[in-house]
Amino acid sequence: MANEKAEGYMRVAVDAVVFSVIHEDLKVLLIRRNKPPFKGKLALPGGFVEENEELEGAVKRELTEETNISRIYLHQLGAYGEVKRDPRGRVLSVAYLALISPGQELASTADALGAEWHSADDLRELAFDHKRIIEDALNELRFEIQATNVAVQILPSKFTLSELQHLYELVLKKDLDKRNFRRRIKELGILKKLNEAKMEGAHRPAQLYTFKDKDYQPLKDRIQVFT
Amino acid sequence: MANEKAEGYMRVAVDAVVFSVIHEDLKVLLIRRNKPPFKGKLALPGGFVEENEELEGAVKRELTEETNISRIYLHQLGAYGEVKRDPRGRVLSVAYLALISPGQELASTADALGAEWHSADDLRELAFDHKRIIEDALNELRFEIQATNVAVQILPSKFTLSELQHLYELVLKKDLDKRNFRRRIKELGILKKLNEAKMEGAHRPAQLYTFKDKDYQPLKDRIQVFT
DNA sequence: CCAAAAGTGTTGGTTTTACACCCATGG
DNA sequence: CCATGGGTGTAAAACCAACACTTTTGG
Repeated sequence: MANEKAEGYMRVAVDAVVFSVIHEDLKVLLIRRNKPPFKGKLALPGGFVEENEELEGAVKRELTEETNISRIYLHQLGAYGEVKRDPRGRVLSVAYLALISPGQELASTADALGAEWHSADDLRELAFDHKRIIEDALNELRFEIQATNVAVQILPSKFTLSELQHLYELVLKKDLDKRNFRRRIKELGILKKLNEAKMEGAHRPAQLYTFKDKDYQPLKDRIQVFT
Repeated sequence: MANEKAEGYMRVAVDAVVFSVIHEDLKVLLIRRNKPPFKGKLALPGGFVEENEELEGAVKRELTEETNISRIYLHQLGAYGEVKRDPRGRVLSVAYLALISPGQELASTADALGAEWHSADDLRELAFDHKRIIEDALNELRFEIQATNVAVQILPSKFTLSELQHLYELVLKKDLDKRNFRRRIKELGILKKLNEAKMEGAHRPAQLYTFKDKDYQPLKDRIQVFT
């Protein structure tokens, strides 16, 4: 703490790992960079934090530029502060896991910005340390989907049990047993059965459910990784 | 990302939540501040990050000023970045959970700096948002002690099963069943029985153990919260 | 011989896994 | 009437929680 007047200044940015389920696949929102460094590479959406702006505010500001948002769930992943992570100079980035409920098409500006959904698995070369950040985000999501009702943040407000199970399978990368899944998810008591069915395709209609409580909450009995 | 040249500058600090078990009690290392802001209040050890210094390097530098260290285990808790958390102006702090194995007395300089061990429970008024940071650190430690072999980082290299159990009880704030604890910890296969006993006091000597692997590792079967 | 902490197994209850068939619909 | 995905229960195995007495030592 030698010289408190001068020390410790550096640039601070935020980055968001936005997950969404599109076409039966878990996707991450990435942006094609159109200037150096890493020109032409894919990167996470993000940017520098403004004066008097909260970190979460900065993430939301950056994301509203790229999506039509109803509501964004944010969970901090941590600070990525390696000295040489940005060739322009020292930049510390605070990364967030972000979830936006679906039916949120990308805003029309998004295309101009080069924003696109990419499969969360096949991540080739990304700019900066963003590959690492996405891996960390995926692990966090895997944890949360078992320990909390974070699925609320991803699914549409009405959904079938098969859709819910599908989400778990995508995130956990594991096939789950239908009967065991249904039993346990019902035991948690967080779902409400609607008086509606989803009729689609040449088969029996599916019962629709919704979450009783749409706020984020930890579950006392976590959902075990089945089968 | 309007003006990349100017935006995003702020001061960045690191803070460490150092836990240790002393006199059968879980303690946190705190420093009495001798200048404003929060003069006279207790605060976490920490300070500003220097140019070209890694975040973990900064934490270690700050801690070596206050303790005689053999080795420090660090785990990042996250970034604390509220605009108004520091009355001097904007300071983002990256907080770390830090563990130092015991027999590490505070260095002689420590006293001059006002460093002291305080019980991790009774935390009165602390400077900044440090109370919150300590709560987060305790939760992280509770998680890790069940999911990893992080106990390595706290115990002396030889220890008895009672000492190990005692550590778990302190961290989890819960009495554990002796027989169940021993069965499960042995099942994990991470301990090695030594050809030594600890003779102390008027009772049967206790078998000494050590960790087979002194590196930090996740456990596949996590230790359940017993009893 | 007393006090103190170390050490050690069994049982009943609960939880978890594995598994296969009928149902409702559209084409 | 066929194909498709929706919906349902049970039995065997694994796991967990609760519990009390004997051992070794020093004083």
